[in-house]
Amino acid sequence: MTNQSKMKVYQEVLNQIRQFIEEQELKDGDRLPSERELSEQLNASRASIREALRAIELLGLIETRHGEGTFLRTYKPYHSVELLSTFVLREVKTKDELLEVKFLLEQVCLNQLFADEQWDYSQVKNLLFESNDIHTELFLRLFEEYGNRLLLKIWHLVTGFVETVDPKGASQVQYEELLKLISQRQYNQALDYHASLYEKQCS
Amino acid sequence: MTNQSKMKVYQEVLNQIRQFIEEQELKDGDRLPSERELSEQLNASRASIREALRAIELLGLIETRHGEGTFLRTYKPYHSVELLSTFVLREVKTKDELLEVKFLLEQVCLNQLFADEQWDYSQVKNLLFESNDIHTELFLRLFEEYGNRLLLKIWHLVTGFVETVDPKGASQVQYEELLKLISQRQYNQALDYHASLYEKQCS
DNA sequence: TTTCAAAAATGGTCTGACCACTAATCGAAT
DNA sequence: ATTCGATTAGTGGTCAGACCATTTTTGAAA
Repeated sequence: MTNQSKMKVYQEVLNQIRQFIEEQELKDGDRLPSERELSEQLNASRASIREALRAIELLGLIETRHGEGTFLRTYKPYHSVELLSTFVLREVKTKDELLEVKFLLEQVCLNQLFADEQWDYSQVKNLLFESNDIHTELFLRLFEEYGNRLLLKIWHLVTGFVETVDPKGASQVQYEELLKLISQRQYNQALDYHASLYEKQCS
Repeated sequence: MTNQSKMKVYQEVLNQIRQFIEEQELKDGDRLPSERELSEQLNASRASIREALRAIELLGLIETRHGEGTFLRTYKPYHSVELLSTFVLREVKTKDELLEVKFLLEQVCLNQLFADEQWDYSQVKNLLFESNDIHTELFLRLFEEYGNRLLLKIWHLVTGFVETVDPKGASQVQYEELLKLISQRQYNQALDYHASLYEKQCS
């Protein structure tokens, strides 16, 4: 109705829901209107409402609890990994782009942190290294350190998709090395080392 | 039925569809069974089938054509990136963060182009400067030049949001200056100049 | 053989019903 | 008045069937 009438109802519903969330300033954990309410307010059948909700549920943006309702949820890209990977693995074309963007974002993060003279690396130093995915854990910390939440979310998003395509684990030793370079303020070496972790992907 | 009976039907359907694709070795462009066929074969209602299909359609894994059918499709993460961003940005829409990310992405683009010795800046030189938004036009061209479509998409999205928050127009002269620096391969000056365009935003 | 209208197949959408689960309500026993 | 329990209302989960819009196939007429 609003834009192209060619757009499917469930896509319109998605936009309306997004708009609703913005207007009401809903946050993680808040409850959305019930499917029946949405159906009435958005002038669409409950089936269409559900198609939209199921879609963003699969993306991990909402959480539905039987008998309770539908709730906003902190975005967790790991949600539908198994499913996605089997679909996606046969197409490697975009894998390189994903990896490259992830790499570039991380380089940006490192560069910005290094450029800050007053940056206290000691907090990062105390990072626990007992996680399964050290790389993600470390850069999650570094992005938080930098403080730009949008940049962090974008990186997190891309990382989620990368894991879908490229489920590799990095060795712990490598990141202890990276962390050592950072703590010694050998920034150029740190950047190069970080880059080297990505270079062997080209096979 | 198969695993946890707690799992929703549409998720079971997703697994079955994935399995079907593997068994039949379907490739991009191949057609899936019709919704009614799937409904019969998988012993689920057409509504549940559709919920599953809509979900993976939003993920960009399939494409539906009215009257024709449902087809496998080359996976492109950009689809969901677009939708996700609008959700992800809901809490983050601080003007400063938006501007900073936009700036950083552009710096990345410039850096990567400059690092490429064989880059031919002459094509960019021929850019028409009759658009209303010179900045967007120029960097759209530069990002395309670099070739990473995902990076371009992310930048484009961020730029779109920035414009809704900060509807400024840049003067034409400034970008002729920037372009001049690029064409003269004075890359460091170009980066600094680009940065200076953002610095006066801190009011 | 070619052409084109009818029929079949397919996705898009809606309605209404029923079940399962949860939380709120209300009344009875304490 | 308080507590506890069953009832009830609200919500998501699922299904069956209908109708429309678009595309493809079919088959008869030229």
